Amino acid sequence: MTERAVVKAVEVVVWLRTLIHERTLLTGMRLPSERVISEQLQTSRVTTREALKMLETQGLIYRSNRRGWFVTPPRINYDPGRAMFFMEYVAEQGFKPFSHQISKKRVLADTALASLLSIEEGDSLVELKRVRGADNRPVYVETILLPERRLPGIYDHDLAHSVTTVLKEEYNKPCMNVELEVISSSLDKDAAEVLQAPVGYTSVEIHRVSRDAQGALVEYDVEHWRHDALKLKVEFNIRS
Amino acid sequence: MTERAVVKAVEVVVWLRTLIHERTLLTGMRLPSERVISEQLQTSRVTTREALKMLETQGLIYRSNRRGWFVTPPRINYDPGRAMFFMEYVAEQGFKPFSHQISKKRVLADTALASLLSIEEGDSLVELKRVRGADNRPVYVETILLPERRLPGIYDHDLAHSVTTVLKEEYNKPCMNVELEVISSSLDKDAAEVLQAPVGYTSVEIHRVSRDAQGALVEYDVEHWRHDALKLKVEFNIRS
DNA sequence: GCAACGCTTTGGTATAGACCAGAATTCCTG
DNA sequence: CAGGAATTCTGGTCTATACCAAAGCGTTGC
Repeated sequence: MTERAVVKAVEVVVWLRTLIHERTLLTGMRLPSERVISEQLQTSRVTTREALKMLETQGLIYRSNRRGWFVTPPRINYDPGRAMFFMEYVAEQGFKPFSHQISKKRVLADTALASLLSIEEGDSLVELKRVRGADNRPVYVETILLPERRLPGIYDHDLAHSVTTVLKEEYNKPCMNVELEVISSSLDKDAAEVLQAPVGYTSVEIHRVSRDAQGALVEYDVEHWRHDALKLKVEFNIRS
Repeated sequence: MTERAVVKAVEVVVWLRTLIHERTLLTGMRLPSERVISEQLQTSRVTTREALKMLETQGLIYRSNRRGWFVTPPRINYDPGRAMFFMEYVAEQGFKPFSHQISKKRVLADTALASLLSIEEGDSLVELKRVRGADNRPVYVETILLPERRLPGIYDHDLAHSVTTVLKEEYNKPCMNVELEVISSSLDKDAAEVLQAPVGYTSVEIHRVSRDAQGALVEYDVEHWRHDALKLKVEFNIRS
């Protein structure tokens, strides 16, 4: 045995994981407090916290600021290729979805944004921010940018519910083509606050560029998801 | 000011991030040791480590077992929709790619696997494991399953380089349709070892089901990526 | 020239203790 | 009994210290 017989933090991980798997701890339930776990398994609080953070990375548990650690609910299946709305597909999966608009304003495209979206520098964009979640738990924040020149009067439409619907029905511009970019990242202060997560919390960042049938950009969207709340599904045909 | 003026760990984060952004620390370079940083910023090693872990979550730095912390190289763009091979598209991005086969064997489909892949229980599958990376840094491990019944003699082909090519040229079964499932997760012991990362390291898990033009499954693939090495890109048309 | 050994440095793991901020609860008072 | 105040409980941050295992390096001896 060159290795230490056990790593204490892993011992704690295994203990808690067992409790969850054998359903002694159910989805949404609070775990025993850090101090109680430490005492129970004869370890220090630092070690216990390390174990909890491992389980958090695995997505098995999450914390709510100064309230405790909880068993993570199932992930939301998200398929950006389906022409459906958040409220619909989340409800379809048995959750109670919600969606709140945080802000709506005009911004001007700077150089970087202009080239990214292939529009003119200085063009006006409608910026929409919102949070969405399920069962009272916020799961992602998103910022949507809409080029006003291509979508005249878009600012005055009700965009709180479904931007896609407005684009399709009011502008006759259904989004036909989507470019996704997905990376694993971490929440900055603002996003963390909205998602009630700690700063630096692991996140999945999704950038989405949507184009109409003519190939013109009609929507640019950046989403920051809690990493443990998302199962991304995509289906497509190979371009050869 | 109800809040503490500064969080020490964040102070360390900012200090290091600045060094990286102003290119005092370049891609691939080793950071000062934890003890040196602690002394320099008048903080404890525990706090310094917390800061380092935050930067790791952000994907800015990574550690190599007991050797130190290093500045993360750029992410690899991975587009599963392009009919290209790892070696090609990685080289195209200016990296030196490598690919090593870990194992190749036959396995029998259990109930779960059979229903997942829509094949018969007990059917024989060829299981291929390999690691791939760039510039001497392993970035993902994958396990490929190939149904032998649909691909007679597949076991005896050279699969070390490109499974896609073999499927296309030897079996006349180019993969036409792909179903992706992406979640953020963490590395188990085996994967961590191969990727030279700590157990529990944040990872991106990609499941890929590929079908031929007739809709028959020809390849099932599970990939575990270092979270900081991947930028996933997908392009597709909306199914309405 | 190089292999073997041993010291130094690095991160990895763990402990004990302290204080803070905010959430939840209890208790007390009008 | 309602509303506000005090208390308790929870995680959040930080310090100081200790020992271990492996990587890296330098020295020594052939």
